Amino acid sequence: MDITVPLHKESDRSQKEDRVSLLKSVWLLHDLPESTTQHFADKSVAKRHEKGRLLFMQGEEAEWFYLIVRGRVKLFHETIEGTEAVIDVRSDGDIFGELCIFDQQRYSHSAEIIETTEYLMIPISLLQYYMDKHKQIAMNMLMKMSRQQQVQSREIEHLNVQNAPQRIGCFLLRLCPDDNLSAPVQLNLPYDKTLIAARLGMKPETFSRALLKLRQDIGIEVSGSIIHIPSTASLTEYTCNHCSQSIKCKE
Amino acid sequence: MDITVPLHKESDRSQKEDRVSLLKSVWLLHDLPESTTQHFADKSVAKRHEKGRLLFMQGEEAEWFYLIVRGRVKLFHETIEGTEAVIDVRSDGDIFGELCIFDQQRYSHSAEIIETTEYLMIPISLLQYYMDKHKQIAMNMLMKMSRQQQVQSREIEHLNVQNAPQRIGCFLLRLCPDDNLSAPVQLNLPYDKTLIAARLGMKPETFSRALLKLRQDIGIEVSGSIIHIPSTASLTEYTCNHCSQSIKCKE
DNA sequence: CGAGGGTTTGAAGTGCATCAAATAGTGTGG
DNA sequence: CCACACTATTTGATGCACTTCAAACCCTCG
Repeated sequence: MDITVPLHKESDRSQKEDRVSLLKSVWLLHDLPESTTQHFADKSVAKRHEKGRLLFMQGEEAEWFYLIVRGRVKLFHETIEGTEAVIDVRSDGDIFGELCIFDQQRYSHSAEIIETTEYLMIPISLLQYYMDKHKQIAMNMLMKMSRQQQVQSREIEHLNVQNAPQRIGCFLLRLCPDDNLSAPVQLNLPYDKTLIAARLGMKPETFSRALLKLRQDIGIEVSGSIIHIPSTASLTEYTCNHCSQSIKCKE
Repeated sequence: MDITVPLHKESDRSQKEDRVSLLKSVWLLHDLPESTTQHFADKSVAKRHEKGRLLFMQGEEAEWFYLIVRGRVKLFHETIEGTEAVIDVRSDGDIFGELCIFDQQRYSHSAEIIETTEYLMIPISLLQYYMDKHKQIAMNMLMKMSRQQQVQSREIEHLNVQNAPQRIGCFLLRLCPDDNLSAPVQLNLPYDKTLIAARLGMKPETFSRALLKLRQDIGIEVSGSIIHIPSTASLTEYTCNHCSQSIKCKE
């Protein structure tokens, strides 16, 4: 199943061009010279794998970091007894594994593909090389990490002050498009309910029951992975009132 | 009560020298030229305040960041309804408020003194000026923030997988000196039990009862703020077994 | 069609929060 | 140095939220 995407002669150039433009759009490489992005594209390796593939494990020595072209990857910790804590789920255009450069070149978490995913593997060494060279990379990382820190501290707060239905409500609101605050919204859960539950720090059973409560309390409709929210305003009121992020929990 | 520490002529020079050496020891200014540290010392303002003093509030426009010379400061969010979530408690040698430079120059949390504290106020503008000039500052921040990120994600995990007595146990273990893993340890709680409870995401009552449970289960002894741990090894086993941080939760 | 994973439902238990009240501890002014 | 006021901490009783264990259901896919 290990498919290194083949570069046929005819498509070689265009594929490489795609890769460059994709890399240019990633926050990490924002505002870098064309030649640098080009270099990243040249040294990166494209792959594709199915659900279940483990990309790396916590503690493992790190040689690559990853960019998702299309698909989804779960980042998680696991305890000795097998319970796992889901840190985040990443998707198209996201990178992960890059933080190991600050942690003795070891991954601080594990990463597993949860749906068929095309991705690029990029050498850590290249990142280190250019981090010395262009201050911009360090700046990009700082911006991202400080935002990330806000998000994490919001998550800690939510675990403390919100109950299960509220956490789900907040999760749904973050999936909604920002425009049109009062209109009804129809949306698709991006992945397994079980996984969402884990991501929100609750059991699948609790998730199911909490969703039921949201149906009763504010009239959302659920059919499989499709959710219909009659009024985001009332959901916001239900969910966000106990939260210190006075405005919105949007990232 | 607003005491700007006076610089008498005789002590002026030596106070300023102290300030420079203190600033040099702070992670943010590590490995910077003497002249830069000197500049920070010159532009900073020393103050001292009692418990209860609010240094700044979430959302406020930020002009300074802070270095604690001696004392303790609580960083927290608060919701509309008045409940507060304690993000961290900082003490001697720690800085805080510096992250606002990545957040439109606004503080993302509030800060309140919880015991008489001497501190320096340092202009944000100076930090910005030197951040452009010395890449080292950005690097120092990156190192710190990546470690911080680990700590936060550990906290999220703990809220999910540990119960109250275990969270307290972990907190106590992080207070223990690293050496001499099997010897009994005597230690002092660094601040209010109520505040520790808030920091660990539980109510004071729960904290009290959880401490009682630790007394029964592993024989720690509690007398006021003094804790005696007969065996850190057994506390570690009690506390850390469900946790993914295979080694220790030390920062 | 049957297997297997994801999801829901039910019944029972556990842990923490809440409310209320007692107790210990600390700092104050007399 | 003592009595008072105020805060921190403990204790008890009760309720709710989430988990756990068990079983049914549902859906997809070979």
